[in-house]
Amino acid sequence: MNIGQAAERSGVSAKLIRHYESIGVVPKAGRSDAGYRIYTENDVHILSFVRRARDLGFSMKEIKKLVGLWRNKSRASAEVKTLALQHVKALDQKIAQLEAMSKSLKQLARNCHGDGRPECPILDGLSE
Amino acid sequence: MNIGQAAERSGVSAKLIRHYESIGVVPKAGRSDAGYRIYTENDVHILSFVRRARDLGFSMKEIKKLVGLWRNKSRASAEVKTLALQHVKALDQKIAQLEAMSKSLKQLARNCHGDGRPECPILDGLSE
DNA sequence: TTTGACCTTCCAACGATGGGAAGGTGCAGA
DNA sequence: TCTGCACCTTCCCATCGTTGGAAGGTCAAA
Repeated sequence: MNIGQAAERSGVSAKLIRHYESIGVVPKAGRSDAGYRIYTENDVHILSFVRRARDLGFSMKEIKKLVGLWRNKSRASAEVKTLALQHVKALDQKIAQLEAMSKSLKQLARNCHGDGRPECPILDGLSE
Repeated sequence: MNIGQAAERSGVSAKLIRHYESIGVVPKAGRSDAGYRIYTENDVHILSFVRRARDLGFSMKEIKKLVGLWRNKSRASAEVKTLALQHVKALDQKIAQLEAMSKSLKQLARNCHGDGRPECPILDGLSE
């Protein structure tokens, strides 16, 4: 299987597959005589795994660890769980940050007429 | 006032002040004979405005617009409000995304023993 | 043989920020 | 006056994840 098909099947673009290989997130693919990368079902499986981890917001560094744990049949699930819960914590912190921003901004916008006049509590709020 | 003092007073690092100037987010500062940037109270005010907008998660592109509107005494508040509400929408979308991630991951983690054994529903979930 | 779709590597960009090098300036103390 | 230190200047590089393009090689069908 060429990289294009692997990309289609895994949902990871060919561009990104090469990138992931270069930073060691996925193992180096085999090569044809002409130098084309060759992918197996298992390779596609790894790529799909990476895509799902990415969809859950893990960083590439974390994904690299997760792939390592996934491929290591004798890992301790505690290690995976720790990684996952750390990420949950980071997500929840980010959510709280964004919620605070959204809330403040909604508050400012609520008081703004939003018409042709120049008076604007939003700008006043930013100006303090 | 030198850039260091302006940085301290506005809460924007000297490094960033120069950067903001270079991309046109804040007006070019005056210069001393020796080439040092000179800041007035008003300049510090603009920088503080930028910092607060940044704290609310606005992009530099949006902040550039906001600074323009702020400095334009004849703006229509509708324009500011539109910008603000677009940003609120973007924030809320991002929040929803992160919440979905957090929720999925918590669900997976709940079923994981997190002990010395290798069985791990988190990895299984990512492996699907 | 030509054409078009694929593949290769390498280099650059985004956005916001930080780090550091190499060199000039300003001011206080000896 | 000299010295030292804290500050300033510009310039380039790094981060993170991803995308884009250029220049060139390969493959298969018409």
